[in-house]
Amino acid sequence: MTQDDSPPAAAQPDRFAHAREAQAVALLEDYVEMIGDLMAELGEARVADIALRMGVAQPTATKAVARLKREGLAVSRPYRGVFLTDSGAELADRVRARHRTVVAFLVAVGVPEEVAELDAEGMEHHVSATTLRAFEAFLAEKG
Amino acid sequence: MTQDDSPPAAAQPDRFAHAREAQAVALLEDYVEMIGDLMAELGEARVADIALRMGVAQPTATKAVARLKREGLAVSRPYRGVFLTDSGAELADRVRARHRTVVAFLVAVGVPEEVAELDAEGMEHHVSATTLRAFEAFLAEKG
DNA sequence: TTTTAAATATAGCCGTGGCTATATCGCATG
DNA sequence: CATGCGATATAGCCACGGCTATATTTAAAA
Ligand SMILES: [Mn+2]
Ligand SMILES: [Mn+2]
Ligand SMILES: [Mn+2]
Ligand SMILES: [Mn+2]
Repeated sequence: MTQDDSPPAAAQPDRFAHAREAQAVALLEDYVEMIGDLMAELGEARVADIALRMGVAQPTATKAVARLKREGLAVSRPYRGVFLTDSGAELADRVRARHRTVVAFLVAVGVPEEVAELDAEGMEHHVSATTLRAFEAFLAEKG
Repeated sequence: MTQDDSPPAAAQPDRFAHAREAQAVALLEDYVEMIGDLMAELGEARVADIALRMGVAQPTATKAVARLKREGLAVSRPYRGVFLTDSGAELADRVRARHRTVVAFLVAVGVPEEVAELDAEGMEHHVSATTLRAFEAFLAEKG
């Protein structure tokens, strides 16, 4: 080998910034997806149900909903259910589809279902559009 | 279909708790791996170099090092370089190996190198031992 | 219609992980 | 050996995402 095969140090900060960026929206994505699920199942998403499914205390869910509202992803009136805005619903659909693809892909390469589900919940937020397409292509040609 | 094919709501909190758990150690893993790199390259890891490569301000790196010390992963004396403890070095090696496997796996399934490097930096922290073994098996039988 | 229980909001705490500004220290240079 | 500069530490700010305890509101029951 005539050249160093490790990434140049100068490129590293971008990698970490990229990961930090993805992480910053991860929680929003999970909340939005789950609120979409609850709306589909029950017609509305109550804070108590959100907290229960996320495995957090109720004030934690209330605070997260406040952030979703600030970001224009959800709407709600005091003491009532939470609803997604158009852009929130659109995000929820994208996130849900990505989640399913990541799980299916992991299973396809030999990861047990339960483990795939656990790992995908964190991994999914770092899967770029390009990588997602690679996963889809793999699934397509594997059948 | 006679049954619901989506995961039961009762299982969801564990998924999210699992992802939160992985995320809580993600930064420690990246710092430890990078300090190991710097020690190998330069003999010691200076806070300035750590900050530069992580793409953060110097006090941010200093604070992270303080946490590493509290967790028993690193040692340092004021105004001197940072060094890994045995358990820190051991963690660094594991994390580095996992990082390489994840990148190689992504490339093997068709993700461009640069994208694989970016996505892996975040994904790696959510790849369990079981999933990692599946990735290794895939790489082995693909050659 | 009153009372009570459940749901939600609010207050206030903590640790993490960013930042800027500034104080302090160590070392090379003059 | 003094001094100045670069590296490190410290102080203090912020947002996020957890938590418990408590106030408030809604809605059901009496
Ligand atoms: Mn998730
Ligand atoms: Mn998900
Ligand atoms: Mn990483
Ligand atoms: Mn890494």
